[in-house]
Amino acid sequence: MTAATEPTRPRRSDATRAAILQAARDRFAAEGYERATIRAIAADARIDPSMVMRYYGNKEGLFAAAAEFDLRLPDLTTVPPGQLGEALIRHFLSRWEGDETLAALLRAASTNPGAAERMRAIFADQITAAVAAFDTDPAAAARRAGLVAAQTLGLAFTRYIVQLPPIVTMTPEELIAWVAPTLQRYLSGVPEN
Amino acid sequence: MTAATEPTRPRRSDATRAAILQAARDRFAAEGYERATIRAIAADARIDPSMVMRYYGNKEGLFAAAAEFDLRLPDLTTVPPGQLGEALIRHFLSRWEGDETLAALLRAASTNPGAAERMRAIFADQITAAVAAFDTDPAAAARRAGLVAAQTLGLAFTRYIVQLPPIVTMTPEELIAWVAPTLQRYLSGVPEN
DNA sequence: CTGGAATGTCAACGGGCGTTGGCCTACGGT
DNA sequence: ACCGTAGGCCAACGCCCGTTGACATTCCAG
Repeated sequence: MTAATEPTRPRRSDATRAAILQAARDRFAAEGYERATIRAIAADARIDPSMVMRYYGNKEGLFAAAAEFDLRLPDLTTVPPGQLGEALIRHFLSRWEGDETLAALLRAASTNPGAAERMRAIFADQITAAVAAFDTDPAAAARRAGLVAAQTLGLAFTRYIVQLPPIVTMTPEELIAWVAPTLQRYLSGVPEN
Repeated sequence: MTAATEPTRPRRSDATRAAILQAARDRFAAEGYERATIRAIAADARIDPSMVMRYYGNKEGLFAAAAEFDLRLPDLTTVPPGQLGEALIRHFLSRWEGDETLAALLRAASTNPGAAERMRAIFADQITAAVAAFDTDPAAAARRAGLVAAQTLGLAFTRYIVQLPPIVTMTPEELIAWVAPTLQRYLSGVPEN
């Protein structure tokens, strides 16, 4: 190895890398994994398809880079216990509107095993960890996290992918009003009332 | 035209047609629209790919035939109002387990506009019609139907497509116990309560 | 100023896809 | 027994895909 280079000296190609990643997210979100072609992504980014290969190895590598996603869940222990549901759904909605990474992940997870695995990891790990803060039974916490994921992903699926008219039409505040109590019960309630 | 033939005289090719349809449903459900190839479907059905074209015109026509789906919702007016949620989720679960058509539709709806349109039609029309039986405000009924679809499709998506471990592990009865109250509130409750 | 590394272009490959049209086979009405 | 026709196969077409390797250009350290 050479002597330690400056850790973050900007490379000239960083702009290209970023352009590719942005175009990839757009295409993956709009068309899903298999319909989004390397050639179209490269054209959007105004470079040659071979550059995509140089920087990301292959299509799977590109998707892995483009679908990097963090729910950025807040620390639920600082939220009043009665407002957990509202805090969660509010956070999810604001996290999605304006970041198409989740749409890309959702579309791709339907057909691409790697994307499905990524989705499992994100929702199982991150939500379960957040829930585990106040339900100390691991199995119960996982179940609660799964139910939250089911309601949450269902909302995202119908609003952003299928675009079911009544769900698309509803304002964030309306959605919050309806869904918050559901999440609240999944987080802290007991089954069958 | 010739004189009216017997309306339902079985053609010799009916078995082939059915085999193609079954193979198509399997492949579409397992791999989604674009990964499921006509060639693979034909191989599963042990016939030549050109037969698929002869009988279904093209790939879209085949999918349209394979994704024919009816929720077969029961008449909700005969259900005690307090058990609407449980009746619905129970019906959905039994309708899905063992019929992969919905999985095919779900997977395909993520990437195929026609499949998404079909999904919208099924859930908007059929559920809305069922809900309209006891909420006479059309806009409110559509909203309730949308929320039911969101929760329901989210459950299907996490259980059959993404296969989120805690959701896959739960028994139908456990799922019913958790989800029934949610649907009950979406059907007959008021927001933020 | 110079030479090597970084950045980017170009043309082509092998392969799989949906789809087509021609040809063979065997059933079944007359 | 005949033969029209429905059912089925085969080979090929044109297209687009992911991916590759050779070549051109730009940058920057020495």
